[in-house]
Amino acid sequence: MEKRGLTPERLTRAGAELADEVGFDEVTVSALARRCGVKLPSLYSHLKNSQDLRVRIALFALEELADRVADAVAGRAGRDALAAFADAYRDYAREHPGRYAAARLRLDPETAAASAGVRHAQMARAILRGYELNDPDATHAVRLLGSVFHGYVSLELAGAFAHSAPDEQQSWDWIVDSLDALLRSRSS
Amino acid sequence: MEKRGLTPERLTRAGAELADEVGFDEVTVSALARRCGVKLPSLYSHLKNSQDLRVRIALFALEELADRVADAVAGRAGRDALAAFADAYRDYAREHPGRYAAARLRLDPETAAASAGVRHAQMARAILRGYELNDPDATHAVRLLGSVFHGYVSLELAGAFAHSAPDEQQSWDWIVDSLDALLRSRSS
DNA sequence: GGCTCATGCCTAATGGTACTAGGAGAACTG
DNA sequence: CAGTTCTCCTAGTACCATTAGGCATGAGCC
Repeated sequence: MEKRGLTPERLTRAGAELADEVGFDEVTVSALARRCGVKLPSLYSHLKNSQDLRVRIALFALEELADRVADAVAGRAGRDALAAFADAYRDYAREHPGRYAAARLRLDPETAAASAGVRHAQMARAILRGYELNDPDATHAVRLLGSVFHGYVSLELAGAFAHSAPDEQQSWDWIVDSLDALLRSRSS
Repeated sequence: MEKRGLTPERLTRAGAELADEVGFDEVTVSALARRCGVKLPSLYSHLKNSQDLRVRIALFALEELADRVADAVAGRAGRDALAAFADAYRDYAREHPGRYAAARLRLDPETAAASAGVRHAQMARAILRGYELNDPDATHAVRLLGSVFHGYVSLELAGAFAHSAPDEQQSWDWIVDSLDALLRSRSS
């Protein structure tokens, strides 16, 4: 009965890896206990319940993704920044599909407000600063970008674009180009 | 032990209603049995298993949604058709969130090929006919529309845009306008 | 070093969901 | 009307989530 070094942080990380391997929906307290070589109820010393685990993984993924996006857009502006922003999301989703799905978990308002989710919104606004939109338009544009990127990535992950020409990468580039043109045309 | 008139079709419909009430993820064989006033194992005469139920609801929702969209765009073209198409999706998702979530269930390729999903793609292409895009661009545009509409609707349902100005309807209108302008500018 | 004590992990038990096996009665079919 | 089929049932298995309660290990105190 030696003690493993289980902590909420390690469990969260292990849960994130598990999510990438088997899908976020299959992340279960049981499976995580098995992966950690521990009996199921042992985890309840570190986690409140199953939902708590899911939320922790979601917050972890939001944080990690925000870091990546911030890194990608640093020092860029305009079309360059837009493309880097978009690619950071898409690459993360392709590299870590389970974590990406986790990041889309619906959080209750106060948890969301304290999460890295706000950094995502701030970064989207920062990208748009280069396009000099006036006030209501900037918010509309944030929502448009969020919709397109999230929508494309989730459809792509679901396989909706697979097995049909043209290549998914070409469509992605075309879409990013189009959004850039769109935003420039809306510039005040 | 009188026989109820349970059929796969009625169970599918009841499942769709249940999905709208409690969310697609909470649609369970148990809950459906309770709702139908029948013991759980009885449903296994009509359904293969839990996944079969989910797929049936998904196919039902795809069909119903395709009918609505077809109805909405009939006799329209250009910006009108685009707006009708977009609104049909959004209205369906708001009216039937559980069914909309069901329609997004990942289907295996042969099931998807036999589903109303193909009608959705055809209708999107039909809308774009009014913009006279050349061949690869038309596919990119189909993917863009799918991404934006799906992305916006799912973020809106998740509450991502709630409780912050401006109004969700205004952003939606702005986005549809923007897409119309974008497609016209890409016209060959 | 020995005592205490919190803690980390355990076993045991409950309840919910998915699913299978097998039975009994109602309804259809000849 | 007899046989068959079909629908629904009870009973039982297995897995997941969660709680209760126990024991031992390792940390802190003297």
